Amino acid sequence: MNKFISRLSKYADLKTDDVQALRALPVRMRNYSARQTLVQPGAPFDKVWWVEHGWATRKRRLPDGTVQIVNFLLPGEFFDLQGLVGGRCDHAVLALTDLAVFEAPAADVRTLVSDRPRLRDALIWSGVAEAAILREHVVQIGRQPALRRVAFLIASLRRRQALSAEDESDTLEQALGHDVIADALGLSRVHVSRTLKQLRDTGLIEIAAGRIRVIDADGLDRAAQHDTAYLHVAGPATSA
Amino acid sequence: MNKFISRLSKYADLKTDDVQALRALPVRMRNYSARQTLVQPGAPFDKVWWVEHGWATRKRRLPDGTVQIVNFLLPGEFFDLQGLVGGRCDHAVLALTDLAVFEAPAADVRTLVSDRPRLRDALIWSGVAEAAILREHVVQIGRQPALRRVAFLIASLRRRQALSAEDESDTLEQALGHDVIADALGLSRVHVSRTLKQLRDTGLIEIAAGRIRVIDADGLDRAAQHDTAYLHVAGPATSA
DNA sequence: CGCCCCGTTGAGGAGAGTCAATGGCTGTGG
DNA sequence: CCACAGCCATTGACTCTCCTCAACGGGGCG
Repeated sequence: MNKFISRLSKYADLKTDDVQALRALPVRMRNYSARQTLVQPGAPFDKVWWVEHGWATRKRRLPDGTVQIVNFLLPGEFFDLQGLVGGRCDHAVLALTDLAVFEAPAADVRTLVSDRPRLRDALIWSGVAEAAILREHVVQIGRQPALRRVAFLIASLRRRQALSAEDESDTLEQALGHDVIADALGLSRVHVSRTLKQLRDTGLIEIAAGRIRVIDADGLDRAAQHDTAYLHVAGPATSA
Repeated sequence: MNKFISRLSKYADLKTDDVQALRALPVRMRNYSARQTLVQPGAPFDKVWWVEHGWATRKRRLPDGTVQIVNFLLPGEFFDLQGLVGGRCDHAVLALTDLAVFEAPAADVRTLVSDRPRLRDALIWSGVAEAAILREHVVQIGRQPALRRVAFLIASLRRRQALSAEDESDTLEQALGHDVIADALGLSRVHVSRTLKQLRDTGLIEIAAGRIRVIDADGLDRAAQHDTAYLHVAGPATSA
C-alpha cells in the first residue's frame, strides 16, 4: 500500500482520514511471475489494481503477430481509471518481472471516490498523468529517430521510478530485454541493440546484468530532446 | 450543448435531472477560426471545454520544429479530465477548422461531479475513451506501415464523428490537409499524398473538395487491420 | 491576371528492417 | 564437473520503406 499512497499524495493533499480510508480498503495482494498475463484483452474491469513491486506492461498484439507495448506500469502506479467505471480491457496487461499487485473491489473504491473529493482528485490526476505519458509516447514514436526514442524511454522510466521510490537511483531497478524496448518504441530488436551500443559508447549509460544505469542524465535528456513537463511530476502543486 | 449531452449519454445512463444539471451550467460559447490556438502549452486548466462544432487537434511542437498531432477533438468530445483537477497543459490545442466550443468554470463542473455519480462516471468514461484512442494511436504509429496508418485514421475519424452525429455519413465532415494527416501519423506530406492515391486507386476512398468519403468501409478496416473495440463506443453498456 | 497554397510526381538517399551467423551466459542433465 | 541446449545480445550484409529535395500544376483569392 505504501508506494501507492505516497504516489497519490503527490497528486493531492491527502489528509490523515483519506489515508485511513485507503488503508481500510479490503485489498488483496496477488503475486505474479515474470511473463505472466494479468489481464487478457476483453476481460471485464471489475477490480481496481495498483502495483506494489515489479514492473508490468500494457500491450497489444496485432493480427500479424507483432506487438506494441503501450505503457509500463511501475510500483505505485494505478492500473486504470477504467476500473472505476467498468467496461472491458482493450489490451493485455503482462508482468514484465516478478510482480506484486494489490487489488480492491471496484465498488469500494467507487464509494471512496464519492465520499472523498481529495481521493477522487488524486485518482483522476493519476489518470491524467497516464494520458500525458501516452501523449508523449505518441510524439516520441511519431517524430523521433531511434536514438532519441531509446534515450527518452530510459530517461522517463528512471524519472517514473523515482516518483515512488525513496532513493533516487540512477539505475533502472528492473532489467529490460531488448525486445521489450523494441516493442515499446516500435523498433526492431536488432536496431535497439545498435542504438544502445551508441548510447554506451557516448558514455550516457552503462549496462550491467541487463540493468541500465544512467551515467549522464542531462546528456540523456539532451539526446532525447526530453521535456520533463509532461510527467506532471508535481501534480496540482504546479498549477498554482 | 446537445452534442455533448448526447455523447455523454452514451457513456452513462443519464437521468433527466442529470441533463437538467448540465443545462444549468453557466456555459459560455466561444468561436475560433481555423488555425487559431485555443490553448498554449503551459496554460493553466481553469476551465472545462467541449466542442460543439468543427474539429480541433492537440499537438506538440518539438525543438527542431517538427509537429506531432496527438489527437483530434470532434464535436461532442470533452477536452480533458484535467480540466477537473487543474494543472498546466503539456501541449497546444489548435482549431483545425472554424470551431465553436462551450466552456464552463471548472468549479461548477467539479460540483456537478461531486453531487452526481452518473455524471461523474460519464466524464470519467470520456477520459477513459480518450486514453483508449491514445493507446490505439501508439499501436498504429509504432507498428503499422504508412498505408495502414492512413486507412486507420480515416476509418477511426469516421467512426468518431458518427458517435455524436445523427446521420451516419460516409464522408468526413471536415477537409483534412495532407500535412495534418502527416503530422498525426508521423509521416511526411509527400508520402501521405502517395498513400492516399493508393487508397483512391484501390477504390476504398474518394476525395472531393478535400473531404474524404469512405466508399468501402469494410475494405478500409481490413487495410488498417482495424479492431473497433478500442473506441468503447457503447461504453459501459458492453461491460455487462 | 497572377500569386500562393496545396497536392502531385520523380529521383536519390538515409534510417531502420530482415536475414543470418556468431558468441556469451545460464540452467540442466549426464 | 563438464557438456550441451536455449536464450539473448551482437555484428554484418543486404533490402525496403519512407524521407528529402525539387519541379510542376491546378484552383482559389486578392
